[in-house]
Amino acid sequence: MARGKIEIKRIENSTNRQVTYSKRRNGIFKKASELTVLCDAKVSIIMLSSTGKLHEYISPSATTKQIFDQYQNTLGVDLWSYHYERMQENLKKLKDVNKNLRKEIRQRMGEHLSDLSVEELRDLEQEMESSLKMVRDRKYQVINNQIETFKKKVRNVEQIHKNLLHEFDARDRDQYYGLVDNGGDYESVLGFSNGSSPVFALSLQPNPPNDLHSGVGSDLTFTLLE
Amino acid sequence: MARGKIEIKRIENSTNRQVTYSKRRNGIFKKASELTVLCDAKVSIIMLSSTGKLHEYISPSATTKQIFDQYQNTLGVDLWSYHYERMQENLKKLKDVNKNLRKEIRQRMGEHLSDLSVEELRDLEQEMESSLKMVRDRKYQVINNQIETFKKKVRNVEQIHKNLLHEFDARDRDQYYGLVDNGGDYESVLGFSNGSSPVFALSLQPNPPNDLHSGVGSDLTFTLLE
DNA sequence: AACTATTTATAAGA
DNA sequence: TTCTTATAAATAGTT
Repeated sequence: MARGKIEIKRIENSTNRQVTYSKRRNGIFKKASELTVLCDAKVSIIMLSSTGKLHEYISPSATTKQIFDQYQNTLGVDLWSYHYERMQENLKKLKDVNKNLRKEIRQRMGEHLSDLSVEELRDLEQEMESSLKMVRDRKYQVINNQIETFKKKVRNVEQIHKNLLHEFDARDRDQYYGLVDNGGDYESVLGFSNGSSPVFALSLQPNPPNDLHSGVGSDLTFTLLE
Repeated sequence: MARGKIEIKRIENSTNRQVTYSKRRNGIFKKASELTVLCDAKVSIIMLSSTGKLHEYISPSATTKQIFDQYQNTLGVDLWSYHYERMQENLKKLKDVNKNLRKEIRQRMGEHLSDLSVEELRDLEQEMESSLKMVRDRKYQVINNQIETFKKKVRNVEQIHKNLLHEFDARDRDQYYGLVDNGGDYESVLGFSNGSSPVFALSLQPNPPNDLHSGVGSDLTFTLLE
């Protein structure tokens, strides 16, 4: 192109080849950037020199991945997208499942009922009634468990109290007859040696104004004050 | 470059832009092919025009995939791993959401209640009661709509029947007085010319053994036999 | 798509 | 590598 025409064939002189590669590479990249601006195009150029070096040009408005995705789509070739598509399918399925689950929940919350037939509504109603019964039964079961636990505690406390009274009686008798005096360390007898007596109070009552639920049957809530 | 210098900025005239794109694309591809030969290099060029068309140059000694593998190896990037990881995260999140949705549904179906406290059970019970009420209300609404529709149909049939009887009476009188005889084509009078008379039967009854729901209130199901 | 006046790229040399 | 410069090649505007 200058100072003499050259034949387009491999440059045997390695240095010359290198120099020409470098110059022409820059020329091509410049042309590519001009094309990008002038024609609003997107260009990706990757060059591997004979010495194995890699040089790249990419239009500022694009990414190499973007151009390669486009390349694959357009040519219908598939170099990487096997996993990608599998995952996309998976994602879609999960989204569908998700959507259906949400729909079911909404219907069980009394929303989005407009596209259900009478039969479907009746089935849903029956379903929900029996489910509600299970929830209610479970609630009572838990409550009963708690009551049983508290009853045991109460019995235990009563027993301790009884033992205490009994012990006091015995001491009174002992004092009366002047037989024993261990220094008045009464508490040590039953292990209340920390100086404090435990107080238990069990309050059984329907819990009032914050219990707003529209329950049909009876509904008691038990609170333990300890 | 010829017949006047141009500024390197987007060519606004669409036709000119297309022409320039085409010319310069060829120029770049030619340069690339010369570089390939002269310098024993490998070049991959992908161009996307502003109209979305794709053009490619690839050195004869190489394949696009080969150059792209080399590209990824050399730069140590995996153009797909980023998206891959993003999708994997997305997938995981969706799975979690689905799991929670399923759990909620199961609880609303009366299952997996064992890790709920009394308070949570009571809230769930109240929730389900009000939802159940909504479902039931909706059912009655749909039923009432159907009843209204059927009532209209019945009224319509009754009217048609009345008209028919009236017409028969009139004919009887006419025949009795020997005034009219159109060949006995009675049906044509009211448009039942296909030879069959429609039969409507409205059966109103609680629908029995398959209605297993434990409903508290009354529950009627209406069936139209048509 | 072809032409051509000019601009741009670049081969060879420094 | 970079600069220089004579010359080849590319191309903008036109037909």
